[in-house]
Amino acid sequence: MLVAERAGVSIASVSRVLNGLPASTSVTERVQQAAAELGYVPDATARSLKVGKTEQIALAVADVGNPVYVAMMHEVSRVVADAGYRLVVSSTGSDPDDQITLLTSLNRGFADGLILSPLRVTEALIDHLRASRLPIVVIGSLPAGVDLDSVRADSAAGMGLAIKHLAKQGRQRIAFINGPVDTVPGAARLSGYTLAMAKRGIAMHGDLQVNADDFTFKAGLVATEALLDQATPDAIVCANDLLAVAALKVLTRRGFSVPNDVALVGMDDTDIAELTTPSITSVNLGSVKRARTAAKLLIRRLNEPDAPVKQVVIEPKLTIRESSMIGAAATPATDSRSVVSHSSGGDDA
Amino acid sequence: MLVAERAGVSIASVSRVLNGLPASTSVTERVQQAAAELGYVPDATARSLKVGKTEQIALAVADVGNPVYVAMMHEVSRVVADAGYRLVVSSTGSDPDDQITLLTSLNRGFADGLILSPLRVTEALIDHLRASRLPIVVIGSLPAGVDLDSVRADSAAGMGLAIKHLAKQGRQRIAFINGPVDTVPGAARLSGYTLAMAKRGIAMHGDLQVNADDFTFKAGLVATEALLDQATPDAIVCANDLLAVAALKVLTRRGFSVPNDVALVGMDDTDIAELTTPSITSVNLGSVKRARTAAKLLIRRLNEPDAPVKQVVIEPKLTIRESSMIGAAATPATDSRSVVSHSSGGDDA
DNA sequence: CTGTTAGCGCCTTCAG
DNA sequence: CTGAAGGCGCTAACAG
Repeated sequence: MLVAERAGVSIASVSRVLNGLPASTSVTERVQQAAAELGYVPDATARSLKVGKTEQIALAVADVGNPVYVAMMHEVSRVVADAGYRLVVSSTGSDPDDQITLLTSLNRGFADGLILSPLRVTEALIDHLRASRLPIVVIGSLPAGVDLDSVRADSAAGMGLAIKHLAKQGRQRIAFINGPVDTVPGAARLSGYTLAMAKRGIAMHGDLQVNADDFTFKAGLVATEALLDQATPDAIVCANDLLAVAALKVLTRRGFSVPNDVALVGMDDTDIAELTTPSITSVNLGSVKRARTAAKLLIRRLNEPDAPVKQVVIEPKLTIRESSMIGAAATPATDSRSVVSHSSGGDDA
Repeated sequence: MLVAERAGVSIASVSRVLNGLPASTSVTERVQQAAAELGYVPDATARSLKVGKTEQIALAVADVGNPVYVAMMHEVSRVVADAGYRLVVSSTGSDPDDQITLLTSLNRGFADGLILSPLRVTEALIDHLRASRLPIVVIGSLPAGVDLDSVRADSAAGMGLAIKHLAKQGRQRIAFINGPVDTVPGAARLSGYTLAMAKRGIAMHGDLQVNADDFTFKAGLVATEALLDQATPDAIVCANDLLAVAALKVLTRRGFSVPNDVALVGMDDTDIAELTTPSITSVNLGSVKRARTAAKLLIRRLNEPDAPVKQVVIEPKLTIRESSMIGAAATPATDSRSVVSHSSGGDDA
């Protein structure tokens, strides 16, 4: 190797110096100078082959267009970078088969581990997750009995917070705009809604529930139109913030005052919830915290492969904004924002 | 190797079959079966070392929180995936030093090429870009004389479209909310504004110009407050959509009607421009197209390293929405959206 | 403390 | 068409 020659030392010494292993001062100096002069940096690929680590972590999320995934990606990126890893993003669609393809290609060893947030979970996907020889952390709910590291939100509890908040205002016709019910979050949020409404003894009507085709703004517009054509709610809970923004748009267009005529609550508590006028109350499902936790779990497992499996549940909070504050439209405060936590569940009568 | 034994063939034949090179039917069959049974997939790292390609492309953007970069990332991801590459995202800050660090680590060969969209360009950065032995495509303006593949928007022309649109409505006090002027886009948009205003003979006042601390919603709120404290514009152009959304929020809060009292135009034409009420007119700087073009340029160079340097300029368009349509607030149409192209520059008197 | 050596797993000439 | 062998650039043992 050129650097070795130039410094007049062996090739191994170069490796040692560049990896910070003990070496004499003179050798260290000469090697560093030679390396600097030649602009030499050790080859990552060869190193990976030898050491058996790529220093890369893969992240697979379903919908890059959804701000909640962007926030998650951002956080994961930060944490893995701090731990010396690069982030490889694999934008799979919502199709489990895409993720299976990714999993097999993962076994080619281009990354040391994977963080996966699947929208739909099939048997086949679970099988492949189990079969993978690389560490995997799942963001989202897993069927009982699957012992993989995972982090999930308690969206049922989150729906509970939203319904409670609205019920306290005396809202009686609380509608629900969900995404596709055959997705993990869609199913969870539906059951959370049903549960919370029943618990508070609020009547449920089929007319008050619609499902958007997916968790996007566009689908939200269509769903909201459908809802308002068939019912007149005094409150709407949406399965995520994009749907809520869409609902706000349609409500405004139809001349409803938010929150006076209709209160509105979203989910995920992403940035866009505070961009709108009125700003939108949203259930914070701890997306950033989930992302951070998942990344840390994965790094932990990379360091200690035999650590016990950990399944973390993040508690939701409610971030109250103008869209559900009575009278807020009249006198919108500059920084009106208050938080209600779920953990103190005592006042739940 | 296990697969070779199991199939009763040589290790080389396995390689051949798995790479689709000619082999007899029987060998092919046996190898494929053995590989399937063992769940064998060739190791990417070893392959990379041998072949000298990682099949990875790195993307470095300044601000992952900005929807325009998300859109770009999305598009780049799609294009490189189609070409068989993985995407490594390196979220550098706006600091050029971060990017230099990235560039040197790029030379370690963890990726085959880089797409870089720098917010600030220093001499040092340029030097490192030139010195890199790996192909690089820059999204954004480059100083004259730097012959690297690049794709940039014509934001000066874009500002021209915005000003022209507003001037036609008789707006005379057209304010400008910019981001930091020491950034590439900040500088470009400022000169575009100055030029366009001068060209149309519209008076400019220092009071009508403010610079946000960065290109974020939060900074936009502060900047808009400052602007409205010192002036009463009848139109506002913002250097990007996040700033425009912030401006809309403050305008609404202060009781201004948009677009009747104040017309509003953003830049980048990202998704959020149509989420708001009223939706926001925005200069489309072709972010998606820029991203796609950049990715294709990089892939072209990977295939033909000696191809001539290409510097592409994407022409802007104006996407007109409610925030600048007179009377729109009264009767907002469901899908009111029209596009004005820049290319036909004849009616510019 | 330093130099020599043996692979990491794969692809790719080169013979056969 | 197939098998054998070398080496991509690096690191980790082992001598010296």
